[in-house]
Amino acid sequence: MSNIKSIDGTYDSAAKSQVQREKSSDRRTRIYKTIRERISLLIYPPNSVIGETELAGEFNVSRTPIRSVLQRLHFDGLVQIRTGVGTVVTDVDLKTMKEVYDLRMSLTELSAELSPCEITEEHMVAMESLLERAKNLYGRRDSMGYARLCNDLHEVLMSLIGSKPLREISDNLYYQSARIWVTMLPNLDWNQIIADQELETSEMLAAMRRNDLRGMVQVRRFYLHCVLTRISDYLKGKKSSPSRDALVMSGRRTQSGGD
Amino acid sequence: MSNIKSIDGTYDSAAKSQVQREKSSDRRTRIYKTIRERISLLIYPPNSVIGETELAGEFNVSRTPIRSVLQRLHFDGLVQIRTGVGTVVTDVDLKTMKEVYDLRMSLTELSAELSPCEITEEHMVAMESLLERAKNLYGRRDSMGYARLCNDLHEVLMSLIGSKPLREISDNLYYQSARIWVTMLPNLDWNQIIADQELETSEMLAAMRRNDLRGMVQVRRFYLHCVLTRISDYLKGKKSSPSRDALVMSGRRTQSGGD
DNA sequence: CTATTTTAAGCTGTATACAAATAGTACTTT
DNA sequence: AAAGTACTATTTGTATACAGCTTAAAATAG
Repeated sequence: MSNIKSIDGTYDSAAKSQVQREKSSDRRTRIYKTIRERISLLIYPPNSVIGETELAGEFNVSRTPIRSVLQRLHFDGLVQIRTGVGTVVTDVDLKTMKEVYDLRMSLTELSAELSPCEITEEHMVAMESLLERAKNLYGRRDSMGYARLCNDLHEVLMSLIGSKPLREISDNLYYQSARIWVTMLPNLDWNQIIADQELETSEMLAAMRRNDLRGMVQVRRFYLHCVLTRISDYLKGKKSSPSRDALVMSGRRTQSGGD
Repeated sequence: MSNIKSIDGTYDSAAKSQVQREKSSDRRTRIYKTIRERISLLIYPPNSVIGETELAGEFNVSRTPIRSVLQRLHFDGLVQIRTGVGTVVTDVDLKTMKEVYDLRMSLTELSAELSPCEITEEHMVAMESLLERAKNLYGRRDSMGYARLCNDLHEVLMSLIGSKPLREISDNLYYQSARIWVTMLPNLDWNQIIADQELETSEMLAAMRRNDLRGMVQVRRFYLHCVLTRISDYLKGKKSSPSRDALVMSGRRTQSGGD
């Protein structure tokens, strides 16, 4: 009861008790996630400079907490802070890209082994929603909507990882690589990409209905493999890439889960 | 040539041109590694507060760069920054401990698969040196010397990981868990611990001489397993733990490497 | 006109004063 | 005596002025 602490006799306590005045660390986390999302959605594309003063003005704070957030993004590998120049959104070379994707593929498999989560009805409802959103993207080339869809799918998958360290690492690796994939969407066949996304989501949903977590991560792993292959092929100039036909192959049932 | 830029007519330029005045980012990295090492060596034990002003005085800088370093350590999970209280070195519960060790075991295996490094003569020389240091620790209970030995062994193993993201993740996970193991050394049989360390090092060295990277990481994996088991057993009150006899079992040759 | 040097604008890095928050301590009240 | 309350010392969080660095434009010498 003494938790509220009738401090300070100010009479504007109405608003205060309503919103409880956001804590400092919460505010920094909010700004961090906001900027990270902007980077993933290409609102801040690679090689663009974002500037501490500009952000400070937008969020109505001084440069100090902004710097704290940008340094965290730097540790995450999302920006590079150059003295006298500004904070630049990092671009990723093919070698790093491959290393990140290879690691993500392995960690995806691991997430089904190390302290796995139980698949709940909520997870499946969320996935059904994502499936609908994917279907609605056919024909309308909406890169940002697609990027948002990928982010939200990622969030559902994160919630299925029981091991906290593994979850945090997977989260970081996702944001390190996600925007690069989105960057090259304009050069690819849009409906094919959406079809792959729909297929991946529906296959994962099917695996979830079988309570087959291992099967689910195998679908994800294969999807990551396909994305990496397309990125490599595109950067090498060849436009050919594995797609639907190859993806369908992932329909092999793992028969490992079940109940 | 215009690199030196005959700026400021001060005549103490001799010292300046010698040391080239440490760059800001380098200084912060140095302070970061220094504090991280102190945490790993228990100079700053878990639950101790380290204080920004104190560190600022020691390193002759203001609180600003110190805060930057401490926030990085916070993202690494090594400290907890509490407003109005201070910066507290984190303690780790058994559940987190197990998650970190399970993940490290899996990642250790991965490091032999994803873009593996070539084992060079330098690596083996370094390992021989570590083996000697281990032998010199028999009888003299020197926890800090042992912790230093573990850190240096870790550094050699990191240099054998080709994938940069995997290397950085492994590095972070090591420092998240290492100090906890050292914390409980006083309650364990010293010579037995040193014997295990010597055995682990010599077996890894043997695998390196066979150019058997997979065999080497299997030794490491089993060592991590033993450490985790001892930690669990100790925290549960049972003093029994698997040791030499069990470790020797890891002598099974993997026959996967070879040349 | 070209190449070099100088200069200036703009950005991040640092130091420092002040605000906010916590925890311990002394004091008051029941 | 015990419980609660106000206070104070200490610490982190924020805002801001200034220093250092980078880049590009402008001035200058050839």
